Amino acid sequence: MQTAVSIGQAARASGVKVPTVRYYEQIGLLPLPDRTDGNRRLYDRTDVERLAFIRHARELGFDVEAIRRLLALQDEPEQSCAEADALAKQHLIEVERRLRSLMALKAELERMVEGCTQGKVESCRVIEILADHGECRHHDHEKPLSGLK
Amino acid sequence: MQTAVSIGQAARASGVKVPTVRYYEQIGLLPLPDRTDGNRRLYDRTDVERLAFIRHARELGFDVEAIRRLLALQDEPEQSCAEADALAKQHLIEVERRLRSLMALKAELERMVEGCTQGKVESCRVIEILADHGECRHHDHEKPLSGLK
DNA sequence: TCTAGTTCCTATAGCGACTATAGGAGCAAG
DNA sequence: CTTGCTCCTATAGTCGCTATAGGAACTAGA
Repeated sequence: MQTAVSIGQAARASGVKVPTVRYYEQIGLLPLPDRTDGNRRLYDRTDVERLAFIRHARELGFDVEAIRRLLALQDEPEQSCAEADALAKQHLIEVERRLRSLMALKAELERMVEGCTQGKVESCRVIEILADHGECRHHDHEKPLSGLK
Repeated sequence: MQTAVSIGQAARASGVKVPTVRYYEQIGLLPLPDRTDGNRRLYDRTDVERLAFIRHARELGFDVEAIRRLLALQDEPEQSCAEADALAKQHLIEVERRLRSLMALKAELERMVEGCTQGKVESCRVIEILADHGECRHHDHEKPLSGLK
């Protein structure tokens, strides 16, 4: 006999919220589960593990399409993991790019805050720097990582 | 006689895309501009400067509400710039938090990629680490900066 | 057995900050 | 005068959820 848990239990066990579990089912990351007589979803251990996998990948900033591919790979253990490696490497490059961007941003915010003498707005360094992009050290304008928490 | 430019020219001059200019007007970041006889928007120098201000603030990751307040401050140069300073400082704290999160994330991705021996999926470090959150060094799960590019 | 409270169900709308599309109108150059 | 660009409005789509409405089904206690 398999462990069969409700959506709430699966959610707690995996750290994914209940509506998010249903959402993952809807977008096809999670297979359609069995149901009770009363039409409630029943999950087994592999479903919960899959949810935890998805959650961890999302925390690491992989988008849903990348996770879809990683899950497909996980489902076929005999295949080469070259693609998983490539996905991780590609994502790492993206994260590094993002890090550089954020560091430039941090430097400019510090410059703004340091320069501010708490006087009037007309001489405020914060407002000044925002108004004048030419004076800006920040030119590394990158894309966000999808919904990274 | 004032310089009066089309939306396309204002967009090019400020670095904001045309549909985004209209969007900023719609959400009240930009005042309703004059129109030509043919119903086309006409912008003057202050509008273009305002757009550049908004763009720069967005690039620095300020959300629209913060920008709304910064613009309101900019419109009243006699006021104290304490609020602008506070907004910038608060945002800097957020950016620093985000930076720490991204660095943890980078470390874990590197660990994944380093461990991968390019063998089969069943022994792939990338897949393994994703599957097992217990093994993870990444516990700094933070909120994203709104739409930072 | 009744009932109160919790969990679950579906379907749909909302979030932020845009971006894309449809379907047209204006305008400048050749 | 026609080609092609820019512009107009209005609406829907993006991503990854999250919230809401309105109901049905379990669970525990009286």
